[in-house]
Amino acid sequence: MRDITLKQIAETLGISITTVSKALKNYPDVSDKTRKAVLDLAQSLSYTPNSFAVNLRTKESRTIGLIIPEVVHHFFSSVINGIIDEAEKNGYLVIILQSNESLELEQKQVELLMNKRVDGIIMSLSNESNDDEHIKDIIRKEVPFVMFDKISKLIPCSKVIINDQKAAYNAVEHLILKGCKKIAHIRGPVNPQNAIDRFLGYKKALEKYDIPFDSKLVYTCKNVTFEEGKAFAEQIAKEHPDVDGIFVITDLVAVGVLAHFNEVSINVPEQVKVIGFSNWFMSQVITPKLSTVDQPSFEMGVQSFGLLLEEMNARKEMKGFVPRTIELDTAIVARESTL
Amino acid sequence: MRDITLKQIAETLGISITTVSKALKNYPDVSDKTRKAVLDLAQSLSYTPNSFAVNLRTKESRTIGLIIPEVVHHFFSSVINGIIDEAEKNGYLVIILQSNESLELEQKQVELLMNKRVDGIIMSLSNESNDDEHIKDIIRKEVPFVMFDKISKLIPCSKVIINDQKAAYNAVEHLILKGCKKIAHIRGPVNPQNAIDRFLGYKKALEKYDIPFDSKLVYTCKNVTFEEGKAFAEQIAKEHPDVDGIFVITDLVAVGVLAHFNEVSINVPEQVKVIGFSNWFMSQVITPKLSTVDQPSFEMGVQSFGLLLEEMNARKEMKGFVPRTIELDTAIVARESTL
DNA sequence: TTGTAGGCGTTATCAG
DNA sequence: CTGATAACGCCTACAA
Repeated sequence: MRDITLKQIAETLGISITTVSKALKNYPDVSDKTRKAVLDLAQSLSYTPNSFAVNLRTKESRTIGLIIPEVVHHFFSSVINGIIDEAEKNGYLVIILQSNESLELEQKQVELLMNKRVDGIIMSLSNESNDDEHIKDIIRKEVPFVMFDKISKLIPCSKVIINDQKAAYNAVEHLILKGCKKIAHIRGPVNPQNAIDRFLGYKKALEKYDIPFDSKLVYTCKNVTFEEGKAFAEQIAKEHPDVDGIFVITDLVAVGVLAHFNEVSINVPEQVKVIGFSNWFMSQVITPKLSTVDQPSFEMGVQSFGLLLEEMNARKEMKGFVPRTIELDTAIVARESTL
Repeated sequence: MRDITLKQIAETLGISITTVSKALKNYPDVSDKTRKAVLDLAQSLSYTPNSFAVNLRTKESRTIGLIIPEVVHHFFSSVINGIIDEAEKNGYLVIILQSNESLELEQKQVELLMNKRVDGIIMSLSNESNDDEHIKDIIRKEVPFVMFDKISKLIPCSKVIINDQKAAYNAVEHLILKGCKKIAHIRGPVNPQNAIDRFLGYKKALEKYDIPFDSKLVYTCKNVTFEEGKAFAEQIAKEHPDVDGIFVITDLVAVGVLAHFNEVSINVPEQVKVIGFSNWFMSQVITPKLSTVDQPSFEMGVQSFGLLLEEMNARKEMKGFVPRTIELDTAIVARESTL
């Protein structure tokens, strides 16, 4: 059974393609009789417009691209969730690609999406990338573009972020208010803006409460894994047994920290308090329950698509578009690990 | 800067569109000189073919659709991972939709993807669906189609599955060999084939080891959540305090079970042993570490795309295609919860 | 070796 | 109210 086309409907009805097209799109200048005939036939043949042809004609595909570091990750999959949902509501589909934290892959994928002529791109940078050429290329080609979470401050595009610095500040302050005097920080990789900001927040909180900053208490993740958390916890316990608080870049790593302390029977929160970041679902399930910073991931997805839609619509109507940045609120979630 | 087209290249070079097209596609019947000129210009203008036009011409989009119950789920996100990776390697992009376990949404999404004219569809059924019309429609329209994990046995299409019944049998046998005499089962919803199969495996193992089957020991999840796990654990402890083993449909729920037992200080594995299903990353991180059945999720994704590719290629070459089913191996992962 | 012409299916313009 | 005609950008017989 071949696909139904306007032509076929036109021929069976003995009218022109033009008229069929108009009838289907509810143009006013078609007689009711004709319209009805067309609509009925189209219905019974279950006609659907050939989207390839429509794409070519209208120059839009009602499809957007999403590039994230990795799909298997609570935070990112929640964002995906928000984006897909919101996109679907607005008649858009979402192509997802993952950079696996590799700049090279990310570049290729941006190219893929542009060649595919998606209507817009949403992206969270890999740890290796920044305001690189491939990103600038998106701007140059005027493809609607939104960054979230791991962004590049230098790129002029819409962004959805949290105030990482403030959130980190609050997390460390929370440790301090709980009585911690010597606080270590397991930070994210050197490159990503949010790792930098969280580090700055950490520093600022120490400063504020007159705790001397000691760069030896800062441990830098390379891959941001559970295993790294375990390893750093071990290292911290050895190198600085008097550390009584740890602020960890993200929950997954923090859970690694807890796992190590469990293994060697270092009591959390008695001997050392731990706070993570991003409120991973699992954090409330482990023992002890992990205190953390709640990050509205689903909402980030929704807002990201919203901003993209704004830009796509503005461009369609040839209106100017000024990028906007939306900053979402975070909140400390105090649980057992900082009791 | 408008998009570069063949026409523009042809005009600047003062030759015909045809020749440009041929040169770019390395047809033999173009003089080296012309070809070089074209290639150089195309390069310097960074020409890329308009995929909308190519789609229309070739009637394929090099895009596939993927429908899964939910993205935020370790198992599914791992499968996505496998599919995206494999697809990208083969020059395909992946549009992802989630049914949220709703039949109605799923139907809409199948329609969306067909209207979009994706080259193929990969899908794991929602808990509400079966061999419904929207699925049959995919077959009728001869759209290449692969189901994985939650499949419908009645639909003639390629499938990637595990032997749920056998895997469940092994899990329950594991409990029995560890000394359990009274084993409860927290099963999945009534509808999905894999929940049924796992239940059957549970029954078969009991039978094999002469343990009487008691339907009161079977608890049926509705939403398959952490919370349900907690609630059922509580119920089991109350209704059947002598239960000494529980086989749980999936790790997430099993973790809920452990959480409740932790709270009320029922010792796992001393008083009751627990085994889950699917080897969620978190299972090795909680206390006690959860025994489970390892399910090769990433591999399922890879194989699913592989089968889809086979079918897409076969159809393109107008060759017949016989659906295949790939059954992947599972393995018991014994950890602390069944020591 | 190069170019002409027609078509993929839809939409938009403009004339009847 | 209806329809002929021309795009959209690419591909490919077939002709020159």
